[in-house]
Amino acid sequence: MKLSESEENYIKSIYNLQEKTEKVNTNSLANFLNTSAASITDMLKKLKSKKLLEYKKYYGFRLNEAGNKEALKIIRRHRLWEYFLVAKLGMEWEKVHDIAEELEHVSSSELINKLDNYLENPKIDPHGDPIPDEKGKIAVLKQKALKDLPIKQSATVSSVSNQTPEMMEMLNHYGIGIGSQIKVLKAFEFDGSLQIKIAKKPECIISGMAAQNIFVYDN
Amino acid sequence: MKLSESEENYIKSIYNLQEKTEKVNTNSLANFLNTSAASITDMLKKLKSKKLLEYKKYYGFRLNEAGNKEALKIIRRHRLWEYFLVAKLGMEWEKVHDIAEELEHVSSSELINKLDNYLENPKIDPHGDPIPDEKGKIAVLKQKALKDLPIKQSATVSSVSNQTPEMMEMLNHYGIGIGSQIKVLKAFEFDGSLQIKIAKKPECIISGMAAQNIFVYDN
DNA sequence: ATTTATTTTTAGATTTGTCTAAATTTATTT
DNA sequence: AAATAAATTTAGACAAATCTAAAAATAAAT
Repeated sequence: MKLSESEENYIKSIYNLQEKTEKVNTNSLANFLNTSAASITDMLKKLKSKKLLEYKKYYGFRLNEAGNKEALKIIRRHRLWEYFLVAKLGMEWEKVHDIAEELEHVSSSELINKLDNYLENPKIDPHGDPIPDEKGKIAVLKQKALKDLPIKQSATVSSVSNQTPEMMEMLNHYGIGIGSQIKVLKAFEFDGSLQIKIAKKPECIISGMAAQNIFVYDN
Repeated sequence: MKLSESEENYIKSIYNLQEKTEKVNTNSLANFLNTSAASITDMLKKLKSKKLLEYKKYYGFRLNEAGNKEALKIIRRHRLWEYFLVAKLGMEWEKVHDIAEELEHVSSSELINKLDNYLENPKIDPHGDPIPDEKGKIAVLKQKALKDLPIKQSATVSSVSNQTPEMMEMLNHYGIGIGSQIKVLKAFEFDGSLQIKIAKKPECIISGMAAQNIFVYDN
C-alpha cells in the first residue's frame, strides 16, 4: 500500500504510543505529533477508510493487523537508517533521529533489504530498540550492561546510554562501536574495570563506569 | 534556504535541462516533469519570488546564482546516493535513479558531508556524471574507456556502459566495482584483452569487449 | 500585414493536510 | 441527576501543488 508521508507519520506514532502507554487517545496523539486534535480526527477517518485502523467516533481507535504491519515497515526503515548513520557514518546519537525521520519515508523494499544486508542484519538500533525483520518480526533480545556480561562470553554492542562527547571520544579511541563483537577477558573487582577484546582490535581495559554505560546482547 | 520537495524538483530539472539544451521553455519543462504548462508558470512565479531565478512573463526564465547553488546541492545529494547504492549496496544501475530521486530531498548537510567522506569523496557517479563537492564545484575529469588507459597508470573505475546482468556478473566475479583502483599491466594486441590489477585482488585478464565498456578516470 | 498557429499565462476548481472556533459527546463533580 | 469540565468531532477556512479550459501574447505563414 502506498502511503503519504503524513499517513506514515500518524501510523508510526500510533504504534509507538500503543507500545508505551495503555490507551492512546486523540489528545495524546495530537500532543505527540504537535498538531491539533481536529487534524487527528481527520486522519483517523482517512486511515479507517483505508482499513488500517479500527475507529469508532468518541470511542477510541487502534491499529488493526494491516496497520500494524505498515507501522513495522516504517519502524524497520527508521531503525535501520539510524543504525547506518551511527555505525557507518559515525554520527552521534542525538542527531540521527531527525534524519532517520526523513529517510524512513523512502519505501523501496529492495533498498531496505539491501541496506539490512549491508549492515549485517542488526537486531537493535543505537537507542537500544529492536529492529523488525523483513517480515515484521521483532527479536526479543534482552540487553545487558557490559559489566553484567559473563567472562569470555562473546556479545554484540547494541547501545550506549551516556552519549557525552567524552564518552564518544573514548569509545572511538578503543574502536568500540554499535555492532562491535566484544568479549570480557577479566574483571578487576577493585574498581570494576574490565579487560576486554573487540574483534580485530588489540585487548584493552575500560573503566567500571564505561562498562556500566555500554550495552550488549548475546549472540 | 528551506525548499519543498516540489521546488527542489523544479530547480533540479531546470538546471539539468539548461546543461543539455540551449533554451529551456515552459513547454519543454512541463514535458520533462510530466506536468502541465500552467503548473510550470505557477512555480516560476514562486521561484522568482524566492529569488532563485530570473523570469519575465512570456520572455523566458533562467536560474540565477542562488538558484544554481541550490541545484548543485540537490544534484550533489542525488549523485552521492546513487554512488552509495551501487558501490555499497550493490544495486544495479537502472534501479538507483528512482531511489536517489527520493533520497536527494533529505537535506541535512552534515549527513551528506559524512556520506561523501564515507564513500571517500567520489568524483563521478555510476552514470558517469560528476559529483559536485561541498562548495558546489564540479571536477572536470575526462573519463576514458579502460582500453585507452596507458599501461601501469593507476585509475579509478567510474562507470560501466553496458549494464547487462551478464556484465554485472562478470564484474562481480573479478571484484571490479565503482570506485575500484585499477591498473593495466599488459595489453594483448591479438584480441585486445588486458591483464589488470584491482587493488587488493589478484591479477586477472579481461576481454577487449569488457575493456571497452568499463570507464575510468585518472587519479 | 493579416491570419493562423503556437506558446504562455490567467482564472477557477480540486486534493491533501492543516488550522480555529463552535458544537457535540462523554466524563466528572457536587 | 443536573451542572460543569474535558475530550472529541464538525464546520468552514487556508496554503501548496496540481489540473482544465479560456484568454492573452508571441511566432509563423500566407
